[in-house]
Amino acid sequence: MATETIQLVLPNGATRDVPAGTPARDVVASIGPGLLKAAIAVAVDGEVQDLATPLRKSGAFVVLKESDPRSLAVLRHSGAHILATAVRRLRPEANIGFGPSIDDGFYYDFEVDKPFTPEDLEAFEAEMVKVAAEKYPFERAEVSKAEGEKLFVDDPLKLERLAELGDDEVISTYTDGPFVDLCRGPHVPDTSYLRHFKLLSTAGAYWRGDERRQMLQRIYATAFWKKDDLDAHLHRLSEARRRDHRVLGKQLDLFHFFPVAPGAAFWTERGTHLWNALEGFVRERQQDAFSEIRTPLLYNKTLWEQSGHWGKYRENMFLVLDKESGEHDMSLKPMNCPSHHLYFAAHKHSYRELPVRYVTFDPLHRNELSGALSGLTRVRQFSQDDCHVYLREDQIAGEVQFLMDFILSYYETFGLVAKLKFATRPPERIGSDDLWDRAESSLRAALDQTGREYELKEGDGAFYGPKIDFDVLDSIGRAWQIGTIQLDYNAPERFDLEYTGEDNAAHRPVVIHRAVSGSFERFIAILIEHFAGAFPVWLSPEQVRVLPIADDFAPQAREVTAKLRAVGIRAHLDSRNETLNYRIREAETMKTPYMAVIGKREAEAGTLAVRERGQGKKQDVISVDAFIARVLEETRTRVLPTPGASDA
RNA sequence: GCUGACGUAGCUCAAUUGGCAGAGCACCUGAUUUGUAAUCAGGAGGUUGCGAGUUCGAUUCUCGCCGUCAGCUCCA
Repeated sequence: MATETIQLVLPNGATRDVPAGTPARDVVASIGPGLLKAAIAVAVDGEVQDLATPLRKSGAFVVLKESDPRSLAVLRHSGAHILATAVRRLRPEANIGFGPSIDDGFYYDFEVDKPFTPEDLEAFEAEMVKVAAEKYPFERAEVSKAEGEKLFVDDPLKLERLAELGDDEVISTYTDGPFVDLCRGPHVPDTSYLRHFKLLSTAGAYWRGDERRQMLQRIYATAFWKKDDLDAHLHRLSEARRRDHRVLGKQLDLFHFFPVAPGAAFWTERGTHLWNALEGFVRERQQDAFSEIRTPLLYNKTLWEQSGHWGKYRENMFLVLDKESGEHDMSLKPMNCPSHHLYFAAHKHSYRELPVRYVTFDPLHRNELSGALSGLTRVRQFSQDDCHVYLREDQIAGEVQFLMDFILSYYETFGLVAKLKFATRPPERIGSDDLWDRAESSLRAALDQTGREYELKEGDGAFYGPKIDFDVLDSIGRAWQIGTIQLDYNAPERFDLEYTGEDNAAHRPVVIHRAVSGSFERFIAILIEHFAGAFPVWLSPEQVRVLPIADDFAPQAREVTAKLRAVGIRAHLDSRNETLNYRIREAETMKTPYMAVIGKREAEAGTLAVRERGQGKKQDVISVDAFIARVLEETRTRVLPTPGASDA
């Protein structure tokens, strides 16, 4: 058999012609022995493979060192194998599933009779250190299907995977010491590359992600090249725990849950102030170009049949028994779209008035799986700043631009930075391919016109249309999907929506679904964690706490409090029989932005000794009027907290 | 819904092998009148999530239910 020659183009433009099937390691070695030492893997035309894998294609050849972010995924995948190696040593009966690298680390799934305990995890981690020290090379072998079946005869999960592979596919196995895995790779050269890692948690996970299949035990872990990076990552995790909105929500007395209403929050007085400030901000932003309406919460199923939700979504809806029909044919609305469509269709619309934008803050109910509920981020009752835009097809680009500017400047107010994603038609959807073609191309064109970067998510769209999603990064770099712009050609058909055109004929409008905060509940959760509870003045449940030093100054303090409240400042008087230190401490603990202290000096001069949250003893003695002006101005301009205020 | 862990006073947590359920903070009362992150003393507060079972005896062991958490699935 004549060996084919392939050509590799190095980054400096030089080329290497080698026989197809040459292991990458040989090519790297030919470039330089030092490079071979530093090499983790290589990329051929961007496709990462390891040093043991034969080269089969020509293309741009890049050697990946630790410094290349792609090499980290290779390390982590090898980490998964090392984990499996350790688990198999201590629990030989464990069947192995999959062990990929993921965003922040890696995991491996095992099928075992008895689930792992935290003690098991410690033992596995210690064993992994040994496996790493034993420095087993990751040996790659390519096998036939029959050989593979023999090799994994005791691993039913691997056999299942093997059976799915096509006859012409390269089937490879990787062996590190005692452990063999069916695996495409790539891997680091040997187990000693894994040095800074940590097993994090264990949880159940369905085999192949299918809830009808058996539950496996998944071990989550992470690994880094450098100890500093691992420490930083672990620190980030503990920081996230410190900022957990569920913890802060309790500490700051913002909301709570009762077992009798799972997934539906009770908002305290303080939490309600926060909510109202946020909702007021959205209202203010939308007062010109949007029309706020209120619609019913409960609807007959015929509406959901018309919208298409009855078929696909019924399981997630709270159905209500209708006394007269004796059927559960009423439902709490899980979204506002159909009510807006209904409302639009109730009137004649001219092409001149488009786009019209309806917004509604009504509470929505979705019957989420009990196991999916989590704090304010996954609830059963929530409110969206939900908007539906009805417009002509020729207005799409302009509208998308308008909405994007709206959304992005909204996030800016909170110091949040958004990443954009463009999601196309999902496998399960309604509407013809023709409609989808038009929807996707017009939304994409509008998105391209804005010149912003975005990530393409194929198949991730809503069932009625493609969408642009906005992922917001919080202050410790976690991404949350909240805002969305969804283009919908289907609803106008289903609801027979029309406007009268210039030609006096009826035309079909297009619908855009838009949310900015996602849901207020989730957005508030993000804000709590983003600010670590130290909200900007305009959002703070309590903006000022007025503290008389002793009883003698309580009358003046009461007067000042009344004056502050009269101009709409959320101020509270704390004249309790406690030391000033005690009351200051409590105000700080509650992350109150301002403490206004009144003693003899201030009472006589008509001033306040103003203490700012997180700024310690530093005080600012100013007149009451000047203080009021300052708080009002900061509220009006929505000043963000000074950095460090949330570190307290 | 599934797998696992957990559920003790308003909150955060204790309570050997099954043997009278404790602390700090918060709360109430009194003293103290406080100058920028916890004044002192006293008091009250729990059918140990709910319901069964085993046992002379259950916070502790078993089962069921409810809820919470880590994930899976799903998703605003």
